[in-house]
Amino acid sequence: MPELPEVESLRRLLVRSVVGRTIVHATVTNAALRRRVPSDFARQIVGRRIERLGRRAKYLMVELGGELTMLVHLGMSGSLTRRCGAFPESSFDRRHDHLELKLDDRSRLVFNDPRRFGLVKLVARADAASCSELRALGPEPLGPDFNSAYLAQKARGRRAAIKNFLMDQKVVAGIGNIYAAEILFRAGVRPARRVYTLSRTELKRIAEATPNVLREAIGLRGTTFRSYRDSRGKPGAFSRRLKVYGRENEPCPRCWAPIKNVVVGQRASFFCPRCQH
DNA sequence: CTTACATCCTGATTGC
DNA sequence: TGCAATCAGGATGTAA
Repeated sequence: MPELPEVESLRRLLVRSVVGRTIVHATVTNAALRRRVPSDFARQIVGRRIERLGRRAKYLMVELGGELTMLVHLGMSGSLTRRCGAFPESSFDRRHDHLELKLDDRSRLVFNDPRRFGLVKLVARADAASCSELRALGPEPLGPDFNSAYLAQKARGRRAAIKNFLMDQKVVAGIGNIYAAEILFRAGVRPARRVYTLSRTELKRIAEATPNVLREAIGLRGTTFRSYRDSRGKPGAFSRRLKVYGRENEPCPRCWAPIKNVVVGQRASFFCPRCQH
């Protein structure tokens, strides 16, 4: 489940190998993603140079020549891999390869997504920030606008559980189920706590834990849970650092109490019943 | 405005 | 063992 750290890791890995390359050919083998890939997609991007790779929330922004930006969202199960002669084709599961971009160094960028919750969309660069996917997003959790004062202001009058609140992309952009659980563990706050009941101290701990957890995960190239792989097809290393996510009944790394899993807002929510209040 | 919930999809897991 | 049912989950659209 790619969240901000996984997308940022992907961006950093691809920067070295694809920036400056030109797309010489594009193939759409399955256009039925979250939104249908338009029929002129290939024609729109062929011949353009990849000028810059950016990121907003969980969106990778591939800035192409001619003021065109390709937004890529990996959804639940998507991956973008660079494939070249160095790796045998048999090392990839090609069943769900939907898009393939051939570059001028004979490498290929392939978008693969079994569940097809992902999104690939072209938008004029000047309009990117105001497109329907990006315009309502809250601040970046690693940016200067995200802090406890901001959280407290957004939290006023909201009855939502803190975990749903952190996963609300309009509140803060880029956090999903895994990192919400880890942030709340480190902040010592239960996922089901309603946001308006949180003390200033608790909000402060959450605001501080958020960038700390995300930065640590980026440093380890993200989390692999089930199927996520980075752009070279390698698993991320943060998985082993997960303190609560996916660890139901395992001992809490801090106090040894068994980790619990409760459903909050229709999502599995792991927490330590002794450390989190 | 906020919140709740169904929907999309397929691989993995669980149940019989 | 094998097949069928269930679950997982990000974003979105609709309804309350």
